[in-house]
Amino acid sequence: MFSLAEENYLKTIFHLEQEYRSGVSTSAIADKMDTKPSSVTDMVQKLAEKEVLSYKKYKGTLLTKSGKAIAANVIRKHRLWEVFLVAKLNFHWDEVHDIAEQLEHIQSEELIIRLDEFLEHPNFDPHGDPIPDEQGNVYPTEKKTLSELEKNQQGICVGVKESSTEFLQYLDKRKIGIGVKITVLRKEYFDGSMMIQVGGNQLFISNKIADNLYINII
Amino acid sequence: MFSLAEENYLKTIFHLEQEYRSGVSTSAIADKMDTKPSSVTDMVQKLAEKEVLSYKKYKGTLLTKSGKAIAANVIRKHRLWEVFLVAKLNFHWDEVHDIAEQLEHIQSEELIIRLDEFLEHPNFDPHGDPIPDEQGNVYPTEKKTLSELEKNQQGICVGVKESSTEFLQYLDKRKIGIGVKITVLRKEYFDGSMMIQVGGNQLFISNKIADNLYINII
DNA sequence: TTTAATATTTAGGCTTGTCTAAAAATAAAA
DNA sequence: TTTTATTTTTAGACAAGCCTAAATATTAAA
Ligand SMILES: [Mn+2]
Ligand SMILES: [Mn+2]
Ligand SMILES: [Mn+2]
Ligand SMILES: [Mn+2]
Repeated sequence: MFSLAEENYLKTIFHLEQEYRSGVSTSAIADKMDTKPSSVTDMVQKLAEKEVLSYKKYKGTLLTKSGKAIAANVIRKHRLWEVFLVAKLNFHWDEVHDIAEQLEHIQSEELIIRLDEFLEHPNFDPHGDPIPDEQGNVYPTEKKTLSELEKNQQGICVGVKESSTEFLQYLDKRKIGIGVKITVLRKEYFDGSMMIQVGGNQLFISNKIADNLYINII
Repeated sequence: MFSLAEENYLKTIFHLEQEYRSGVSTSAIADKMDTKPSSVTDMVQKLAEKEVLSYKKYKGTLLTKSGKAIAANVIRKHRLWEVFLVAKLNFHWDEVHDIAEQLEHIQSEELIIRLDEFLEHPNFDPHGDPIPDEQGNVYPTEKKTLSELEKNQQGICVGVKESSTEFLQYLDKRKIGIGVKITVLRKEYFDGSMMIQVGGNQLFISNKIADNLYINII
């Protein structure tokens, strides 16, 4: 059994591994978790003892197979609860993350089996992120961001890279969400900003925004 | 904000106050919480500082108004989640307590408002216990137990005093549950045991069983 | 009412998970 | 290749919540 703190470390390291595809540094973990590098070192050494990750001093860490499975399961729970909150309790997609952050630590195999059933086995959470299966397999869809589209290309928004409340509310205000069709009308090459068509409106967005929107080209 | 441990103490003291209608002793709390009296003293002194209960050395404790409100809210959450688990996820009534014990500590006002809505504002949990309202008011229904019925009296089972897995499974095996009609066929006065009619069957039960079944006489 | 039993509190210690400050290793710059 | 800057680890401390053992109050018995 892993504590709430341990589960959070494993989850964070899992995400960072996917992002950087290499050993995860102590400071990267500290950054993501809003904690101090010295605290991370302590915890990482403890988790190495429990063989859920490998760790060599000054060289960063990598999850073991069992570490990955535990992390994927926490992420599975997080995303299933997010689906529940949006689909059943009518929460908006920018309100669910913090609640799911708590719910993901509820310990009960059976609960998750039945929740998954109740939700009719969803494959994606409300932000377009894939839900790992019971075995801990995630199928990370090879996603393009809006910033990769060229002038006159069109696509459907399928997810967001960041899911902070601020970003999601920015999107809402502009009627951008999952399933929405976006067309690139103009693209500035010196800063990657672009003019896009969304529904009836045209709007100007920075590269930072475009880079955080996942798109399926059509 | 109160920690998980603090919430559990408040909840336990709330239940004990209702049971004994007087100052709750250190050892009574320790017993119910499966902990040591010395731990209880520590925590109770901390909670007195926070003014959620009053405490005088060697004299036991009583919740203050705010302490009662916090406790009732935790109980409200516990019972709403139990309803969710039984009504929506098809859990059986003997499986939900431990999961609700975790879920009751999820922090989100909005979540409970919406859960209550989703469940259509239930008034009782799956064991027949009343769900406190948002203001923390509980209306403890004046309940009779089966052991108070006399020969030839009939009633409907409306709840259970104990809700341990063992007891609930004992009841299930004998087709006793909420809504079931029970008739007292014979009663032994030296030990309170009785022969009862449940559905098509007659069965013999001890006073301990009868004393843990709440009944509405019809 | 004095003595014995029981209940409660205090003292001191342990684990988890965090922190700051200092030391050590690694990476970057000169 | 030294020197400097940055990253990481260690050392030592602290709060929360628990424990055991010892001291003290209260209650029950004699
Ligand atoms: Mn989330
Ligand atoms: Mn999500
Ligand atoms: Mn319960
Ligand atoms: Mn209940």
